[in-house]
Amino acid sequence: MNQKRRGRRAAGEDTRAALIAAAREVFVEKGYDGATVRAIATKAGVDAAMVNHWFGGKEGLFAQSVLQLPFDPAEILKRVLDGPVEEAGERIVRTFVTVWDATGGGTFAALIRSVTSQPEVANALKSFLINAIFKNVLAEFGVEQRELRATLCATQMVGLGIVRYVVHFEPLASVDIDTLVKVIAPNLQRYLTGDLD
Amino acid sequence: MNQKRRGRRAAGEDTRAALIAAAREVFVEKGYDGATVRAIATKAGVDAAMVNHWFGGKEGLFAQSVLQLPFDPAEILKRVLDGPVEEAGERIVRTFVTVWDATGGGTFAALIRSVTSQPEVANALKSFLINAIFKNVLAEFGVEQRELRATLCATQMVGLGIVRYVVHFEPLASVDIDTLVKVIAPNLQRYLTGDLD
DNA sequence: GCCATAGTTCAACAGATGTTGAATTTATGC
DNA sequence: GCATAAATTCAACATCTGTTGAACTATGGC
Repeated sequence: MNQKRRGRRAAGEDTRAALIAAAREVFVEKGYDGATVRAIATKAGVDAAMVNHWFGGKEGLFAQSVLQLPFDPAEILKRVLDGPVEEAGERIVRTFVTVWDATGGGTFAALIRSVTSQPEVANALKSFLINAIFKNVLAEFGVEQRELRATLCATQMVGLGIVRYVVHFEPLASVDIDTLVKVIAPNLQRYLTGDLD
Repeated sequence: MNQKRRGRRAAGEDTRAALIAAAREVFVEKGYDGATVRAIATKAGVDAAMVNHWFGGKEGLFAQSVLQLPFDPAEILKRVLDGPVEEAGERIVRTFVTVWDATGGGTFAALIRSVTSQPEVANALKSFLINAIFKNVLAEFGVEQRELRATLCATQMVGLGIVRYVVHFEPLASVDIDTLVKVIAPNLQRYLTGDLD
């Protein structure tokens, strides 16, 4: 009963967009390997062959859905830089957790779930966290040892993401944002501007 | 030409042990889904059917190889508790990184690579990090908010593991242990005994 | 030395997966 | 309006997956 009529549809049904939306959901939940083209197509309400038609294959769809971040690095950077240096840790934790929480942690979980099988995902994560955010922040603050500090910041934020969104260790997984900022920000602040020796 | 003669082999060839060793390597590198029974069997130099014969299937082999930690939680806990409270952070970072480095990061990477598809791995990680180590340490130190502190410690250590062993962000991925201890231990110490408010 | 048994390989299966080409239907350009 | 092109579904393929049962062979108890 679910069989659809063949041939071109009426205008207005944007199959491409539907696939991207569905792909985001499924990739987030299952990771690259676990997600199947058929599952994505079914969720989008179209045939699996559409993935090849519009994106050239599974990899193309992945690149166009998950790797295209749904938030703007420049916007995040602006938010993080807007305020006194000594409160940058707070702003970073609050900004990231707010953004990540908004998608139920899915955005973050998708990255981690796929980091294993897709090397490009590790690069995307690096481009975003290290290059687009932390290095710029540190350059703005004029501190030394920026490379090391940037990766240290990454350990804290990535670890926070894993514990909160992937493995769900309580109470951290459910604690409210204000508490999270209060307990974690000082540690991040040390990585940003504190004494490392 | 590679075809082996059928039937029972001469004594001394421990197929079971060979499979476990090979499984550890392959699961570490590919994660649970990415690792195939055939690849593991080939690496062990035996037929894929041996996996079912000895372990009842892929899951059984996974449980007997990766989930059987190659280090003893009690031993680690003892090392961590042996010394002044205010240096516990240092001992934790040093102990963990030493153990993880010893396997080239493979032990840790295996857990993370499999955390996505195997819920039991998340539980194993929680049992080990939170229950076996951090909660005991915190109980010994007699601080408050142990559950929250334990998960905070987990964010730092898991994040460190990911950045050093999975995504390999430099310079942190290659920095020596002493430096790592120096820069990270103070943050861990705050999560253990510091003021969270 | 005989023989049941445990260890091993082999061939094959059933299911799933990404992809492809043909068939079919609608939209668009002229 | 008509012809071409675009969009879509469908059926099928080749490949890979974990698993199974049968066939074969060395071991070890007697």
